[in-house]
Amino acid sequence: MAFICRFAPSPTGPLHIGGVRTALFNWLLVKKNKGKFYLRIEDTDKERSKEEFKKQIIDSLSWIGIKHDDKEYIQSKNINKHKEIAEELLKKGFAYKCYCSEEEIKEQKEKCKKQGIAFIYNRKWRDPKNLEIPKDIKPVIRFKSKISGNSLIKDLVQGEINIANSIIEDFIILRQDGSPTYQLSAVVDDHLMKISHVIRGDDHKINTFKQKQIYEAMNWDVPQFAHIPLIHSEKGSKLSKRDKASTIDDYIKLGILSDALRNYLLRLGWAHKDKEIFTLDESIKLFDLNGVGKSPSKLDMSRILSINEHYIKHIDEKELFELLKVYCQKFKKKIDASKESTLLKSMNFLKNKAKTLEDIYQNAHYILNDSIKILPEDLKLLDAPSKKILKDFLSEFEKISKITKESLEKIVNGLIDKHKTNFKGIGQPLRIALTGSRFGPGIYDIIISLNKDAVVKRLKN
RNA sequence: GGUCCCAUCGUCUAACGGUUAGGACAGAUGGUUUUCAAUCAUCCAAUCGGGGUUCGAUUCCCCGUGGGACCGCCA
Repeated sequence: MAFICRFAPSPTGPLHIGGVRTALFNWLLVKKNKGKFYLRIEDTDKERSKEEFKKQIIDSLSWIGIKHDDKEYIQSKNINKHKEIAEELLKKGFAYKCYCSEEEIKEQKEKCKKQGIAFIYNRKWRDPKNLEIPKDIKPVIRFKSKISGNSLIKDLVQGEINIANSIIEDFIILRQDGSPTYQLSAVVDDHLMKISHVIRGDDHKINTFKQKQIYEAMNWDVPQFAHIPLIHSEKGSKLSKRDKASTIDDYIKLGILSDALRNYLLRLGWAHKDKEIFTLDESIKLFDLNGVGKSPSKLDMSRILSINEHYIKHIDEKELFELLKVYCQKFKKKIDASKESTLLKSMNFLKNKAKTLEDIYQNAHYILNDSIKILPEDLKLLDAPSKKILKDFLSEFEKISKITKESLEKIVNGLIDKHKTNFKGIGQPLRIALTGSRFGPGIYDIIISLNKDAVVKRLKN
């Protein structure tokens, strides 16, 4: 059986990482089963759908490495087909026109609320025998849901879920203005796209019982369903677009690598034994729905950072450098071409002190900028004895022809003896003079990474 | 409130009837180190409660408690 999945976000806001994870799970399974992965933009809510969000969704997915097959599918382009199916359901007696006014529905809702029960439309027009059709009201079309009995879905993640049919109302499939609603459009499109597995967030679980009835009414094959638990924010509730650090863009800005975020998202709600780090190939090979847990998981920033740190340390330095370049250009300032080679050479020690690209950028400050500013509090540390040390260092430094760790060590050790101090006594003033900060990479790394002239110049100031 | 779902260290999770309940992140302590880190070693830390079933329950069943999702002419 072909394995065909889709990810179907609505372009009504930036895609958050919960959505990205859903897309990832779909995509991984498709890759594993050599199937098809489609992207369907569900834009039938004309009011709220925006072109910019559609673009953002595609960009976010592609950043993390998810590419959809074929061209993205725009749901609104298929509205006529959805309407056709609604008519067909009407003709076959699986749906009916409902002439209730908005006031009537509102009244019913209030009544239900008072009684403390969930609102279910009272099915007034399901049997219109004794009803007079109002002239001034355009009807909506409702699906004739089952009233009695129970329905069961066998969910690939959740297991068997059983509900009484009576709690599923006669939901609207065509609005007053004749446009189809989500319940209808999603089913028609999934059918037309030959979707074999619907893998989506837990919040869609109830919809499944509505949608299944449409499939059955139309005599269509019902796909398999898998509802994956939601991601919760630190507050413990469903992640929303309003939560801070919830969109892919937020993480890119923080300097998170796409592989790291992919790995983090993969492990959120899914596990394979004790394994923590998964290459892309391993994820495809090992991912399965059996390993997906049933309970929601909380977002944990320190863990994201920790995985990111791992990837920063392990990816190819040249590659890391390229990522840094892009990052700086986008969020900081473009790296000066003249600094590139120095920076590239320095990646091997810069990466060891970083959890994010932002961290690397911070530590590379002294490379990226010719003139360095020393904070007043640090300047205070450069007292007269320290300045003398710097002066002595400079004169020794100017004499050496080859700047290596060994040659520098020799100078420093000599100075330690001469000034009766320790390494810190030499290292700290040097670091401040060369980088403008007390914190940063190892002092030898700093000196070796800068060229001789730059060191001399900075020390002279 | 109704319906449904879920429940192992603070967090992510492993253990699909038999383990001293494991790993990772975070935290703590110590070693190393020129700063910040990193690194190494060690430590702290969990089966929500109560009943069953069973020789034996984290695991199966029931009840309670807690958390969540849904309850739109949104998707």
